[in-house]
Amino acid sequence: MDDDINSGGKPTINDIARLAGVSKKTVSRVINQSPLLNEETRRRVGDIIRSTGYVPNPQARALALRRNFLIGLVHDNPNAQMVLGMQQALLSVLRGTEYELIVRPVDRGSASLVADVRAFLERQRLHGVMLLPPISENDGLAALCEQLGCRYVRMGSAMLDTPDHMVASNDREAVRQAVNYLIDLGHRRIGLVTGPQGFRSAFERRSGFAEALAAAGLGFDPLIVVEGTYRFESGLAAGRQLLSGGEPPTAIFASNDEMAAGVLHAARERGLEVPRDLSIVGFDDTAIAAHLWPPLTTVRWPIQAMGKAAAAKLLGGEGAEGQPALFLSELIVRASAGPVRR
Amino acid sequence: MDDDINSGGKPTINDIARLAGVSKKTVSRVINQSPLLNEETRRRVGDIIRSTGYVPNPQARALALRRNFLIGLVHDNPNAQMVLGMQQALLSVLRGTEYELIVRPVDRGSASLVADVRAFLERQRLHGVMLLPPISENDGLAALCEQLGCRYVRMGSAMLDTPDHMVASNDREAVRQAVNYLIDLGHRRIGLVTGPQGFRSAFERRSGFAEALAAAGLGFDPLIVVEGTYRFESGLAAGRQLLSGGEPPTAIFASNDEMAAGVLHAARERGLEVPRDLSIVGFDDTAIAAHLWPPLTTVRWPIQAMGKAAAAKLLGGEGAEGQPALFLSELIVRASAGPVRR
DNA sequence: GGCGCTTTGACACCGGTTACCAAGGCGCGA
DNA sequence: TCGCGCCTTGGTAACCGGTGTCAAAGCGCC
Repeated sequence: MDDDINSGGKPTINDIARLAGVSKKTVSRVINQSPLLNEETRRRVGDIIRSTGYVPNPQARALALRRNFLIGLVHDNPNAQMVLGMQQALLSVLRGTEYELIVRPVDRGSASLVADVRAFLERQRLHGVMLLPPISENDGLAALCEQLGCRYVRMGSAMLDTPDHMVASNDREAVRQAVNYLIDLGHRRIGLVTGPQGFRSAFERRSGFAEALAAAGLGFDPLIVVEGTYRFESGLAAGRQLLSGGEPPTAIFASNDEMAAGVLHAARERGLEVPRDLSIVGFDDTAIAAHLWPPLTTVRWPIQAMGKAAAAKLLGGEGAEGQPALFLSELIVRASAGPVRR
Repeated sequence: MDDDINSGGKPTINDIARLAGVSKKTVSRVINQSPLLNEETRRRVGDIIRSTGYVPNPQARALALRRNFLIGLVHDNPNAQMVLGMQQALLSVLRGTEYELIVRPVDRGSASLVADVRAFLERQRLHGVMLLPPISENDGLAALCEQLGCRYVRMGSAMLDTPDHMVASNDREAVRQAVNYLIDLGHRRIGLVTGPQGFRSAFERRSGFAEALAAAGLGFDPLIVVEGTYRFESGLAAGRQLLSGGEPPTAIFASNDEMAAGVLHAARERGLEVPRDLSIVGFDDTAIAAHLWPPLTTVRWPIQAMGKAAAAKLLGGEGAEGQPALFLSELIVRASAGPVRR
């Protein structure tokens, strides 16, 4: 009974050491694949580990190593698809490593946002943390991570930080391409539904829009620019407003798909057929884009690739350096935009 | 220099004890609000804790207590909305407690599914774990949790376990109501797009469908039942098949919204107007439901309430007993179903 | 016999916890 | 007023399950 594993609980390193007749340090060496170890000993202890189903306690390990193996994901979920996509990309890299993912939603509007995140980071002493937009645009949070000595990567729609702390899509360029596509289809009067002020992505997308118009020699008519909230209802309202004016646009670019869906509803309310009477382009390529009627022409940004790059940066080690920081998005042409009606 | 906190790292319980001139045990008592402690001492040590920003190390705590404060969420994401909804509900309960959430996606198809989950549970020694459908239907996983002494709650669409291990929606009853709604609108020939075989939810929803027809004295015509995969494309294919037959249905119930969106596309391809020529009802009330045209009549199940109940069961303690296990869903009437055309 | 290399173990430590014990203040009876 | 036991309060030591440091044992080789 003395050379059996302790009753009840899982076996510990001490149990293995006792069973193998070696010191716990030797068992530790086997677990960590230390090179300075006799092959015969390694095999013998390894067999016992396997036969007992021994698994090292990560808490004890973290304590002794004075570091842990937790990666945090801090977000204020404005877009479920994006959050889950990032989560999956992160986990696809973490899988096979000893790291685990801890998820932490926060409230962007809360006055205690920074304090909340600080409490979380201090408690958990994370190895690294991924910040999702829009809170990733908060420089205070980045400074906090820096101060606490916690690795971090900010996801965003423009480079707001150094390449080792940032993974960004080039929204401005992507919108330029999308708007150029509309211009090539013959549209000259293009409406814009922006995202809410204060969101960097909204700013970038608006800038790309304006730049594309300017490059084509078209004016930027503030009468056909409406600010939305990134939600469906605001897209619906914006669509109604844009289409009810005296000289309605022949095409509308909405800064995300949800608002584009709202614009589509507004068009239908007025009996317009899309894309015959009105072209619509969205942004994000969320699940709804392909399922709308007509399927929405939109911009897809490479969530998976960006998430994986961010994970590599967070884990550090080899390969972190080579990870790109800026990613290009892709125009997904479906059926919601067509040639301007003459 | 000796009575300052140790250089560099965070202060530990030893630093606090030294600064306060008490033993670490006393500091521990302050942290854990032990009653046998002088008020004056408590205040003095408390002040020092606050001024240094000391935060106990959860790893060390977990080690000493021989338990930890991690709740796992194991899923094979078939529905981003549901996963994120559950995640949020869980976290809303965990917030304010000392528990953290660890997320673990797995591959339902993998032959090593049970072994993967076992490795995860053994490594992390979770306090409890939430299993999301469809893997929650796997009895092997539940047995595994039981064996490993890990609390667990299975989410699902029917009671598959005892009430303390199960939080379920009553899909069968919900579908009965949805189909009764169509029958009340005058529909007599109703098509069904089921979920894939092997999913309990697909079985429950199909059963509810059949029961509603039977209760109304209507026959169950296998010719207008098509099996889908819960994906958009399968709904599209099913819609095409159902609508191309000799005697097409006047209404179609799709077992989830994504497939309902596919059916809607199929109807449009054939030039049918919804709901004038065809009524469609979905299930889940995901984000797309309200954004489709016409907005989709569907069934909403109480994700938030279910997630919170599950969290309470996982945490145990007071209140866990009183948590309900079976939840009723709600028919959300929008515009995709209407009276049968005469 | 001395040297260096390989292999292993003893021991302290990470930052908390519990079990157990000791010191001091107090009431109370002698 | 002293001695006693009790209660309150706080300290000491051991432990949780791993890790690093350093020294020692065993061995071949010059």
